[in-house]
Amino acid sequence: MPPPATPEPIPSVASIVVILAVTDGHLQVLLVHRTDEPEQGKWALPGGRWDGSESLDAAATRKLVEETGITDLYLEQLFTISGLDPARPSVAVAYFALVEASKVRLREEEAWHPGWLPVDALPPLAFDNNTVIEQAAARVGAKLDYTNIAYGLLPEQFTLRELQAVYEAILRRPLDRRNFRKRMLSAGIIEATLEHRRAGAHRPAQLFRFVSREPVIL
Amino acid sequence: MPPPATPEPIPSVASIVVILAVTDGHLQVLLVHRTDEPEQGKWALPGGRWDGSESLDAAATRKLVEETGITDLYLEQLFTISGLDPARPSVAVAYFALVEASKVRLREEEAWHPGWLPVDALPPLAFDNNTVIEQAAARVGAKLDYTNIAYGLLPEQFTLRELQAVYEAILRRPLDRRNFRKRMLSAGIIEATLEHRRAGAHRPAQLFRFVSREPVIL
DNA sequence: CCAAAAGTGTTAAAGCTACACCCATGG
DNA sequence: CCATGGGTGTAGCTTTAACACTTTTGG
Repeated sequence: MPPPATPEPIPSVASIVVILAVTDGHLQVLLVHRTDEPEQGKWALPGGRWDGSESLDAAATRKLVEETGITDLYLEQLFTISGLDPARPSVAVAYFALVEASKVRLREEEAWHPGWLPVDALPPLAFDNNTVIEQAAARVGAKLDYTNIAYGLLPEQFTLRELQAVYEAILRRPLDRRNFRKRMLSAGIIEATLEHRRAGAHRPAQLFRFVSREPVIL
Repeated sequence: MPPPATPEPIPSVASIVVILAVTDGHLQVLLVHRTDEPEQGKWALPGGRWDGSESLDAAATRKLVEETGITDLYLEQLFTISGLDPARPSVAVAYFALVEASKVRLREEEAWHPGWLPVDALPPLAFDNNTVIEQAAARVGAKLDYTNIAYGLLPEQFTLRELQAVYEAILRRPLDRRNFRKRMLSAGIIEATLEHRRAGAHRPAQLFRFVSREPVIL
């Protein structure tokens, strides 16, 4: 029996990842150039077709490792949108990830030429990727308060000043050093190490670590 | 040319809806009996295959109207999961909705015999629907504090006691009447009407309404 | 006049915000 | 000794939690 003349449209499922990091005081997002139509050549979020051979979460994790080489990461599902591709039924499952910028090795040799762009000064992106990124940034800001997700953005050990810089980059407002220290310590998400970092003509800064580097809600 | 022997697996996209209401002091969820394999005959969340002819949000809204007859509702996307159906690649986009129990007209004549079941005493459901419902209930509880989503659960006018009963059902703990009244009024999400409701041998209760019945984050 | 639910105000504790001075180091 | 950033405490304010008596009505 031949297939019907107009087969039921096959929905396409894609996963896309908003990869965020903080460098030089600004929240940055990893974007790539689209190599295919539609919107060829524009900046877009990395992602790809889902083939069902792994879970959606696994697909997003794999995408992230491919783009950045990073394995110690925070990854969370954002939402799912339909209709990105006007040509056919499609859904895209969006994730966001927080990574430590210094650990990332971008794959420059690839055709899509990845790059970091500051979240608060993005050019128009392919599809509605701008709003996806905005929502990811908003979610990160909201969770910063009552979770330890910042661990994804920082190395094993860090100074309080570095931690504060990350918070300020995401929240986009300055914080009081003394109150910040008190809140972080009393919340119990970080703890002091015995080490200090000497850096310039001033008192050395104590190094801290996250009590847990697993996702935790306080 | 014949189709290839093993065609690329076609992912199936479904939307499912966690429909919540409060009756007699308990949070209840609308469930239906599955009419098909797998898991035939078990209680499950209402939902269905997405054919791409409308947006995912529209599909969820339509499902909800079909099940309950309700149009004034609060609907929000929860998350997307893959692998519910072990037989083939599948994703399910889960939504949750808050409805006013008294307005719902269940479609008893349907084969799947819908019914309300209390969220805190559910039997094992098809697939992992139990955890989906738990997450929906947790999300509602978290948003209750800083949004007006409770409007979906109550009629146009209501007494403070009725509002408090809804909060207590969702939060699963008793609240202080005086503090509750103060918080609700000072948060500005409800306002007094000029009407009162006489109900029994006691002082009549003032009726209130939500300042806005659109979803609002405070 | 009695029972039943509605309405109301105060006080103590905790948490948050704002703010200024001393400390350790390198040059 | 000086410039630089690191480290610390307190006072006022706001927010939250606990708590008991009076009011209005129907029977």
